[in-house]
Amino acid sequence: MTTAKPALADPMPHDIAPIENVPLRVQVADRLRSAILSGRLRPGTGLVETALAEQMNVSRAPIREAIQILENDGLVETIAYKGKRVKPLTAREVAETYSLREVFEVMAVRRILENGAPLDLLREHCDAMTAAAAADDFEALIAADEAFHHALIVLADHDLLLASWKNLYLRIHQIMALRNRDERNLDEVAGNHPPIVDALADGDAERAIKLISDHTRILAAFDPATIVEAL
Amino acid sequence: MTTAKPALADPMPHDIAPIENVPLRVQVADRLRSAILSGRLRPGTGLVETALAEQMNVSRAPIREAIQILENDGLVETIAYKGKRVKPLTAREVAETYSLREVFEVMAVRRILENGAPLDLLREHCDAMTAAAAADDFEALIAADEAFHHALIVLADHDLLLASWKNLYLRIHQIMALRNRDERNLDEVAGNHPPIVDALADGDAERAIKLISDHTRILAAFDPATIVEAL
DNA sequence: CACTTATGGATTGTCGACATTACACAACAT
DNA sequence: ATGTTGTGTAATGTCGACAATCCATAAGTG
Repeated sequence: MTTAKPALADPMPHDIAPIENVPLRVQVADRLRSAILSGRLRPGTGLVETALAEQMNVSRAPIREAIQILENDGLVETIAYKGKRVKPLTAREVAETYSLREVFEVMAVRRILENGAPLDLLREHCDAMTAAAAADDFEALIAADEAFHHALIVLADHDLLLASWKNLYLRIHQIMALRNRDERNLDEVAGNHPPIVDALADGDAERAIKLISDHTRILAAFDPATIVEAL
Repeated sequence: MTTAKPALADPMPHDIAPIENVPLRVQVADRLRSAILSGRLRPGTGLVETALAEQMNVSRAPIREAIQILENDGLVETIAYKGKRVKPLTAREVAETYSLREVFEVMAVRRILENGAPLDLLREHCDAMTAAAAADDFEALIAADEAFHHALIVLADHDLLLASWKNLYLRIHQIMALRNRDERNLDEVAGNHPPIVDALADGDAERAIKLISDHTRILAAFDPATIVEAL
């Protein structure tokens, strides 16, 4: 199922990973995206093709295409003949991002209840979150949190929804990176999720939807000053 | 407000329209998009850069960028070193497109009711639809229909939602173009919309949402064989 | 005959150079 | 001084050529 040659089984040492032929544009896009999402490239920062091309030691073509990829991700905006820059984040955009995410996740909850998807994965991610909270590991907590919500969307079994959610979550990454590390109670965050799974297990649509909505809104409201930028 | 030189008023003959500087990539993308959405370029059709470049008498660079734009629109898919083609439409994708549209429009209805947006525009579009139905003008009807739903989203006052909806509606255009011109009752289509406005005017969220949901689902279900393609 | 190994064509990927545009600032005239 | 006109610079926009890759088909080999 995984390989096309089942006859040979797996005698190949997995040392040598399959040679990935990664186009330069993708490498460049990945690097830039990572820099933006981690907050190293702050909103408003100008992206100059020639400069980036020289820094990364490639021609301008891959840089251009990479930037266009990021534009599709909604992380970069272009002004013709003027320049490209990391898209500024307005308070409105942040609010809209979270409100749309809420709608996506509510949709996922509805579909999960209709299709009767298994909830084991969600439970596992909940456990990971409580463990991370107990260990006071912030990074692990938000990783598990994302895994939980990602799993929620995947269980909805809706490719378009998943793609849209992923795209939206990019911006959430960025927002989280730009916020001063919230001093939130880790246990509280972790504790928010199990009730959602319980509601799903009970088939209680209303409760599940309300819990998801509240959860998302709390995150959205928690934004302190919301970074706005000028050129 | 419109011009930067209010002192001169408008003594300028509007013969000379503002010179628009349209990059080639945009012109190419617009043409290709139009061809895809109108069904002239059917799903599965291969897009070869060199051929297009020669046909349109431009270099490959704008063609590449145009195709990438269409890729972001979700109309084209690329297989590295192999080729690019108009994205095939599966039955599942069609269903997902409409179900996501339903969620978007329901969200818009909710927001409109919360914000108390004016409904005049919607009424106007309803009138246009009934007029088109009376004149048995199919083109005008679907144009007014789109205008209605577009206005619905705009009234929700949510830029991200609007952008997402527009992107989604591209595919709906394509789907409609590929369907054998539905011999639907025009009056029925036109008649579906005024009740939605009425429900909004009454502030009846439940009724408005149900009407919108039903309306969208009818359209989705109406798909006959749904075009699937191979390379 | 089965299987591996060249080889060729088609397509995308990358590059460096040149063209076009917009903006800022200086030079000039009124 | 004020407004207009030139000019330069920095950035994107476009181009044509070359490189890398994949796939199919043929050639070779036991």
